Parts: sequence; structure tokens; C-alpha cells
Amino acid sequence: MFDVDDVLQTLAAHELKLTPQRRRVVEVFFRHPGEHLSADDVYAEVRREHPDVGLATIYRTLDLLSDLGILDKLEFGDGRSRYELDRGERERHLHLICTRCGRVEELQPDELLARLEGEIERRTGFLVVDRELKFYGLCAGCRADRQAGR
Amino acid sequence: MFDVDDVLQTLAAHELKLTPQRRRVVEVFFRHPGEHLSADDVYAEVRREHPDVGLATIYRTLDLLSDLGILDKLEFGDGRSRYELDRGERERHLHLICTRCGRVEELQPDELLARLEGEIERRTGFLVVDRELKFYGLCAGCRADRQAGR
DNA sequence: GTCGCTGCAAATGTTTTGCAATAAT
DNA sequence: ATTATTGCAAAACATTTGCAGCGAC
Repeated sequence: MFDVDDVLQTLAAHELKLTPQRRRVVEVFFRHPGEHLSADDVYAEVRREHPDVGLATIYRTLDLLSDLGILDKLEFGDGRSRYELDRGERERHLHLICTRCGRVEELQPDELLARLEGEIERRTGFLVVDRELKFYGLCAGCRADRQAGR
Repeated sequence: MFDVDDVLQTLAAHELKLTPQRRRVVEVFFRHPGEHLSADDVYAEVRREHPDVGLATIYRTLDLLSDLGILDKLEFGDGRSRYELDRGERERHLHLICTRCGRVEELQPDELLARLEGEIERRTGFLVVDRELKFYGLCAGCRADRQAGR
């Protein structure tokens, strides 16, 4: 899945119609790579140039594209769904949250995490597409402070 | 946190009132260990023996107990929040959330995860105490369905 | 007796659905 | 020409909030 036309060909391959509304929804995602867009985000963006689209159409299109594996539907617990283009190799968000000073560190994916995900797939058949990993604990500074009685 | 009375003592310690409604909500969770209960699940269960409770009270109580750390509030992307008794730091589950059918599988933290956490500590000095891990993707069933064009 | 807590009903915000009109194939 | 797709409005959800009365302390 490299550009808008690839997506539209996928639609054709499933005998689905290539409507201007669907094209525009797809374009929004290619214009906002890596972003987690809510239905309303997409709606607003599409309406800037095509003000007569209905929100229901946005929802139906997002559902459709998710079912086709073109989009991934994500939930971040804020009461609305978010969508983004399904990318094979996604950055792996891994956050270290210090419960003492509140600082958040970000870590790059590593080979051990890849192996953990491989193990998940091997054991359960579940294909990991995205992840939200939060580790809570003490950062190096706070560990030193605590040891020193600060 | 071992039984209902421990929870009720925690309420008292925070100068919160021990109402029969709160007691009943807590009891539901102790009667359903390990389950992910929605507000409506709890509501239905409480109403079986106390039919005049309001749903708003259930929501307010679930919020309160989550703030106190007695419950964990979980989001699995099916449009409703789920709650369970806080299991304590080291035993928290690892969730596999299928973005197509919404099913949630649970996995126990395993040795590969322990090594990942060891690696985090070695590289950054961060001491992992707790974690919240969500992997999004396709469960085995949905992968098969998608391949078959269903 | 105080004021936190409750039940009810109404409000909110997101997502879904029914339906007649429209347009892609 | 067919029939999927659309826009609109209404409906369906989960959750929150305002408020007067109730009840745990």
C-alpha cells in the first residue's frame, strides 16, 4: 500500500465503487502520515474541499477501509476511535513513566520487543500491528535520589 | 486488597461514606474475580438484589474506586469501559486486542517480557515496577477471515 | 444537623441506521 | 439499468451532569 491508487485498486478488486467521497477520505490519510485521526478529524478535513459530504459516509468509509486492512482502528481511551494507514513497519511506541518525578522517556523499538511479538504470534496466531506500551517505575535520577535519602 | 472489608476501610480512610450502594458494587467484583466487567454488567448484577440503584451511581462508584486504585479501568475498543479489581503491580495482564472483531485475549507476562524489562534497566537505569501493555492487531480468526475475503 | 451521596431525568458526545435520492459500474 | 452508495435526520449507545431529596456520619 504505497499511494492512493493502490488503495483504489484494492477497492476495485473487491467490487466496491470508487466514489469521490472514498477517494477523498483516502487522500486525507496520505496527507497526514503517522497521525491518529478521529472520524471528526477526517470529516473536517474532507469538508474543507467537499463541504457536502455526510459524517455518516465518513464513518462508513472508515469502517470499510478498516475491514479491508487499509486502515487500522485504534482506541486511546478518550471515547473516540482513531484511524491511521496500516503500515507494515510502524514505530514502536514504548514509554517509560517515572512515578516519582513524572518524567516520560521514550524508547526506540528493539530486537527483544520484536521477539516478544514474534512469540505472541507463534503462541496465539495473533498478528501484532500496533502497540501501546507503558512501563511505570523509577527513572535513574529518582533511584539515585531515593538511595541518597533525598 | 484482599476482601470487601479492606476496600471499605480504604473508603473510610479517605473520609468517604460507606453506602450500601458502594458496598454492593465492590461485592460484585469480588464475586467475579478476573472478569472485565462493564458498567452495565455491574449495574445488572447489583440490581438483581437491590433493584432501586441508579446507573449514574454505578458510574460514579466505578470512577471513585478507580481513582482510589481499587479498580483498574480498561479500554478494549468496543466502545465501553471495563473494570476489574486491581491485581497488584507485578501481575497485571498483557492484552491482545483484535481491531477487527474487538475480542480481547489475555496473556501472562512471560520470560521474554522479563528480559525486555531487564534490558530497559540495563540501557537506561529505569527500574520497571508496573506496566500496561496493549497490543493491537488481528486475532487468528480474523486473519483467516480476511485472507478468505470474508 | 450537615453535607456527601443518591436516583431520576435530561443532556452530551460518538457512532449507527432507515430511507429516498443519486451515481458508479 | 442495476444496485451500491450517499446525505440527511433520527436513533442508538455509553457516559455525564443538574438537582432536589435522602441518609451516613
